[in-house]
Amino acid sequence: MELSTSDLPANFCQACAVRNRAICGDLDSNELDLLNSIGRRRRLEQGEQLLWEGDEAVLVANVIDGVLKLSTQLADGKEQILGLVYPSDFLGRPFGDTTPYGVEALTDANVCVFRRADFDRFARDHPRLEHKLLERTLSELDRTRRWMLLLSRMNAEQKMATFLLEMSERLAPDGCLNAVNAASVFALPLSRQQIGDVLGLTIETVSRQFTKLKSEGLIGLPSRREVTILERSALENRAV
Amino acid sequence: MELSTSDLPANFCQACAVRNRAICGDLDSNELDLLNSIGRRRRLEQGEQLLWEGDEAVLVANVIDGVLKLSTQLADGKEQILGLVYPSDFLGRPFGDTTPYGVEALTDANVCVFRRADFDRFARDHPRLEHKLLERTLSELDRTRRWMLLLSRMNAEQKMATFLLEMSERLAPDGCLNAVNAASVFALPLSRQQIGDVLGLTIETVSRQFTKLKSEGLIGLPSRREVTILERSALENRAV
DNA sequence: CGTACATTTGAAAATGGTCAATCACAGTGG
DNA sequence: CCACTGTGATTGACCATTTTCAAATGTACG
Repeated sequence: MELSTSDLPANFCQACAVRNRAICGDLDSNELDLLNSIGRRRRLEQGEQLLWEGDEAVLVANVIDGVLKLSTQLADGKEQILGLVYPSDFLGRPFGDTTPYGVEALTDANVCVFRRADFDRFARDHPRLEHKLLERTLSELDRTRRWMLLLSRMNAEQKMATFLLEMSERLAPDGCLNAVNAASVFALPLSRQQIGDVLGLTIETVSRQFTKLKSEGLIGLPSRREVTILERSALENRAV
Repeated sequence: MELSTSDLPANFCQACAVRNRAICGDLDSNELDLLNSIGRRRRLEQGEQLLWEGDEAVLVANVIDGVLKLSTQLADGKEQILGLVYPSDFLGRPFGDTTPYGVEALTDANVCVFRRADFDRFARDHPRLEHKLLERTLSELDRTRRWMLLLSRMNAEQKMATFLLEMSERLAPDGCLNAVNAASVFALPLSRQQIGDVLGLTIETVSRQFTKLKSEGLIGLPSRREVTILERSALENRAV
């Protein structure tokens, strides 16, 4: 059965860069064809918004490459970033009415989007996918709870050190999540303001911490949007 | 087929107080009998520990009544409470190796526990249950992300007001989650220290905020472990 | 009735936020 | 090619809030 949409090759999913790490990893090739038929690739420019907070939840997606942010507006107009989404991560709110956060691309990105109704139906019909989604959601919950620690108990220096270390791991070229091959030089996908929004700090505090870590020789800042980790273990000590 | 364990009546699940709200709500009576056969009730005393952080994840459970806390130890010995668990909530980490947090009863509690391996197998065989669990996990993730806002962006007064309002809703007698029938008088299941651990504040700050809200007439404190909400809308304003 | 523990209160110190000024740099147009 | 401009980033001075440290006060329970 040939189910691919007109603008996609039939083996689109098979060739997908995040195939093995994303939630579709456990599907067989029939299921993959079917999933292929309800999804499509979408390219996002840096700064482009994919979902708006409070809107009807119309889309879900897999991230293929790029970094996106999940964020919400506070009463006083400040923004809080609820999380960052990296390649192979799942994004959106299946089985719900509204999107509880806005989604915006921090870098140019490619995502594999599904109309939510299609995705929900597919998931209900394919327990293996739903199981993968459950495992991923459970992991995401664990990760989010750990992030709570950072927000509530760490001081500015600890937050920044933790943030930089996590970035260097998540941005490692092969997506492998460990410190061994973490990037020592990487391009920051966030502005100072956005880093503040992630860490619950003001832009001034973020800037002061950058300056401090740089002057102490733990990091280098070749340019505003580039970071070099010079003393990883010292940085790990700061992250406590 | 009679599958109930020796120490449980056959219709144990059917009579469960949280039957409709918990993840088992969608099961038919055959499935329920089977679930019944792998689970058992367990009564916990206040302060009793059900799971230890970092241990092999051996148990999962549904909360029938009582309040439990999920918490983790920080490097400096402080505790951070990652979340509170109320009746009908699911608890534990299915499909994972280790329990990412400790679980302790804040009040006397009754839970319905399953050996994790049994539960995992049952879930994989019963997509309806797994679907319920997925929906619940997604909701819990949303809730946790909103809590991040509280931790990172609210001041002590806002945190306390938010905390008290949430408590009064979650402790409403019928488990109905809305402000209309929220409890105006309730017993606090947490010490000042534990409240601090939930909100990311010191015990002194918690105490000062209690004193302040009381002296301003928004709440009453008949005893250390009881709270009366006197001016709900004013309290809501403080929560921003 | 006394002891242990939780809570409250007070004063000092530290941390991060706010406000304001300056700096750096990319893009634009003369 | 270079000054100009706008945006984002940095820096400084001051201030508000919360933490820390210390002491006093309750309260429960043997």
